[in-house]
Amino acid sequence: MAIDKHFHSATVEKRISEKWIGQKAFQSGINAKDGQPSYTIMIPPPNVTGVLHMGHAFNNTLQDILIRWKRMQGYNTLWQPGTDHAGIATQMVVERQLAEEGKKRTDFTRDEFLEKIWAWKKKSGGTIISQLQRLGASCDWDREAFTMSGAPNAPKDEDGNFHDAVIKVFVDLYNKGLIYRGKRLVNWDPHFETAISDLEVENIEVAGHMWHFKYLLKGGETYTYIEKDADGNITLTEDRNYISIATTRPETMLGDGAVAVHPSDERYRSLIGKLCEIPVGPKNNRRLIPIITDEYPDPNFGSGAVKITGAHDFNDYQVAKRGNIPMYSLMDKRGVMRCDGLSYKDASAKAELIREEKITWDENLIAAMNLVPEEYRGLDRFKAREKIISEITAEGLAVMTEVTDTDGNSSIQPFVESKAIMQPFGDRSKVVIEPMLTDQWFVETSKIVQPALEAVKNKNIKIIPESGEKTYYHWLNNIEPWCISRQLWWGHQVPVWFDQDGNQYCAANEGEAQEQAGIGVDLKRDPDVLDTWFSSGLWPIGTLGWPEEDNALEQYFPTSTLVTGQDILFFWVARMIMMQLAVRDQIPFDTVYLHGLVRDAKGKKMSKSTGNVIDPIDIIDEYGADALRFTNAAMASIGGVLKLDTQRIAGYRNFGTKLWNAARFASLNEANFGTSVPSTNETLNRWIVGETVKTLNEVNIGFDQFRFNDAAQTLYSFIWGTVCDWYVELSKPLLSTDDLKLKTETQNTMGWVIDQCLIMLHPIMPFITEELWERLSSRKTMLVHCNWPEFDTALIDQSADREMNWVVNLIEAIRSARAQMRVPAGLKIPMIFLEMDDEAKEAWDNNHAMIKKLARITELTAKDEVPKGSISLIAKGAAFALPLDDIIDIEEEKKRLSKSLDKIRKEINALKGRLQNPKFVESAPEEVILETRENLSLREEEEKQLSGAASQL
RNA sequence: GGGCGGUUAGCUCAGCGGUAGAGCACUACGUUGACAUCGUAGGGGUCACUGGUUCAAUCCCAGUACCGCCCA
Repeated sequence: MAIDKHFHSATVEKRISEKWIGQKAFQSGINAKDGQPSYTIMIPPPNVTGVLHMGHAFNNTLQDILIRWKRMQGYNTLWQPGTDHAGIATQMVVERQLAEEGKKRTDFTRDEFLEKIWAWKKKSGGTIISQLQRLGASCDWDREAFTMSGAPNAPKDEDGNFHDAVIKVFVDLYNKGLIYRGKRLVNWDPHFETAISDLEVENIEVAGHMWHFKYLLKGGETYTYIEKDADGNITLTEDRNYISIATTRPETMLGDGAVAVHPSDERYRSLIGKLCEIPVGPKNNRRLIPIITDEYPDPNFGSGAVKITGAHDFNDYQVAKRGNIPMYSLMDKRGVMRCDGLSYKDASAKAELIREEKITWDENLIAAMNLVPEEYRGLDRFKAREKIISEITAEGLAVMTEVTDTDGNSSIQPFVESKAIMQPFGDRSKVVIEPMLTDQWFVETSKIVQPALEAVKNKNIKIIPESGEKTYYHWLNNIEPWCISRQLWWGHQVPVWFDQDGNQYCAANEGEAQEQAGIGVDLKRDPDVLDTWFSSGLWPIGTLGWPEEDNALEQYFPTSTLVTGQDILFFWVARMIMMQLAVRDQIPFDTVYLHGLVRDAKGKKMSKSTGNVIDPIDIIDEYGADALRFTNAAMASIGGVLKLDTQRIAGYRNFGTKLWNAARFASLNEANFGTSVPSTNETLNRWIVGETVKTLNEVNIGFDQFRFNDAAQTLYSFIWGTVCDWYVELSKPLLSTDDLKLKTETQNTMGWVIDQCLIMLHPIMPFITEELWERLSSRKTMLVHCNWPEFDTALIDQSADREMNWVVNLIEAIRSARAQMRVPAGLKIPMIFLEMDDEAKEAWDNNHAMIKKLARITELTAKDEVPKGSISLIAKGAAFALPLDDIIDIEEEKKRLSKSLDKIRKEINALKGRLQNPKFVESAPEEVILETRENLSLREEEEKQLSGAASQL
């Protein structure tokens, strides 16, 4: 079949992809051989609203390489695809659509809104799946899963029952006391009005300010404030009636419960246990708060005294918990200062009683209290900040400092430091996240963490690279309760019902809850939904039909390899391990391969604002999916940094073309494809068979150890360097010989070698290899189902190796000498030999046709001495010369020889030095010494030949 | 501040106790019947620095400097 000069990725990839998918070539269990175990990969489910980015392309390339490799090896494979329902992201997409029509979510009932989301999903939710197919991902597409499947309001034609798994796990964990409801500080998104996970928070450094305010001591009390330098010398002494507090968030002052200082801080020792006044609010009703000690304040930071606002800061929350300090919430769900509850006057009076322990309190009583003064109520948090700053300053309670302006005039101004602060932003909403005390559902992770730790410790689960294990232990050893509730409409609704007294009834459905509560009891379901990660945490079992114990679960669980980004080790990987162990007492997978972020060529994160985003689909359009995939594999060293350079992609596109043309050459020369290992007599053919076997071994090791870069590199240098540069070139004389037997043997070998290239390269470059597979010969199966070869290492022929090395070295030596002597490239010249031992003679006799062709030599004749004006060449066991009387430049030749001699003599000296060191001979292993001696004698022989040649010039 | 990692050719990166590697880029030559998305030849390195262990260190250990990432 005629083959074009170039491979046209766009048309071919489309056709091949349709063929694979149309014939269900990726179906689980396909090509499985009797007695071979299962091999399962669970795709990290991309967000249903997502589009393919480079991270996906990289991540899925690796998974595809593994699954294709195992499938060809006859494992019973499953690569499970699907998407997650991405609570906030999806709700946001649909809300945005509504906004275009001038509507909002709350214009609809919850059910109506959910219907709109499902409709959106049906229409637009499949983008990323079709993009994965363009990449060549060989998932079992008939099994595509979705984390919201089976939900009560899902459309009838939506398959799957992920919902059952999620609800069952919630109920089970609830009944075991591992899930509870509680008031805790969580990341609150004031735009979406929901709790969000740490993962959805981006901490970004922004220009901020640190304000310094005076909290006056109760009753006008004073103390002597003394500051010392590092050596203990007093640098400042003054009488103060206040304690100085530094804050970046003045709007939270209204909720302060205490001022904390470090126990070792001498400056404030006399103040501990005393009261100070929050310097905002109506003068007559200002709250007094205690000065306490805690390890948290850093004496060297700010003034060393920290205000404690437990309801609005994560550090303060811990301090408040330790010190039993009330945590007063100041804001509503939108981040606006509260308007509810008693008047400020009454509320602050009550707070006073609480501080004086005159009334007992609990968190619900505290939560109901609104300590925002009337003039602040209803203000946005940032407006409130400005107002507080200006009022404190106006009252003279800002700490003042002397400031000198550019004209040298000094004045006294409020002490405000400009500094970079880390501020949390919602990754979707882009608004500042507010820590908020709210009622949420939590998983008591501390009680299920132990088996997850042990699974990794005793190597039931292996994490690659190993450094990931340290990170894993570190996080799990310091694990916090996991907030799993979200105040959204899109998601699995918490399966808990409340009666009028607030009693909880947790059940898989309303009927069961009603049964628990008793007939006639009025029940209301908790409106919250579960964190998307709670569902994705059940991905391995949920996609396999659990809680039904069907065949898929039996066959494919526990799964084999999880390939995912380092960044979700905690959020997803660790939680999956914990949950699968908690639910089924089984590990979800035995190996976790972690990789980093794909960056641009300079190592910068890709981001829309930087404008350095590379769209994998653009890359596929321009260079083909195979080139992108090979690049991904080549980047994938263990623990490596992933810098994507389009030059590199272009290079691997060229590599595909190279293979294409080698196959084309083979085809034009009537190579015989589709055979088993050919029987070979000719050295060249014996050699390339051995090289192929070596390559297969290395590729296997590479894939087996997740060293994708090694496998890619091995294939690149084998196909381009060994097959194209040498085997194809050296075979040319044999393919045009009259010796039919030899010609046929070479055609057989050539066809076999190209076939092996296609097979071995297929997991990395599936399209071009499948296309060639089909074009070169008519085959029993598609390449995707071709059996992965296993070869006897006896096929590696040492003597063929030696001989071909000799030939290659000689050709290179001649070419190098010709180039340096500026012999015209096209000119054919004769060669003479001075000596050749038996082995060299045999090598020459067997291969002279190839050597002559590739080195442009006309003939070889014997001479006793080097004629004047010749270039000397050496090969193992032989000395050659190229008589170039007319052309040679003696000075050039002298330079060339002395350069070689310098290098060899340097090596000889180093080797001798080592051998003359008695300690080396004493302590080095036998084989190293032998090798060194052998090396030395080889070098000495070369030196003799070269210096002989030099002296004759 | 805490944790993890990195520093090897101009660039991007492998490697790893026993002669320093690849791809790209660069230079020169070249359309030889597979391939110019190509071929041939070549130049280019105190393996960050300082100590230590060892017969032997780019590799192991300690420290220093610089650079990343994650968490506060």
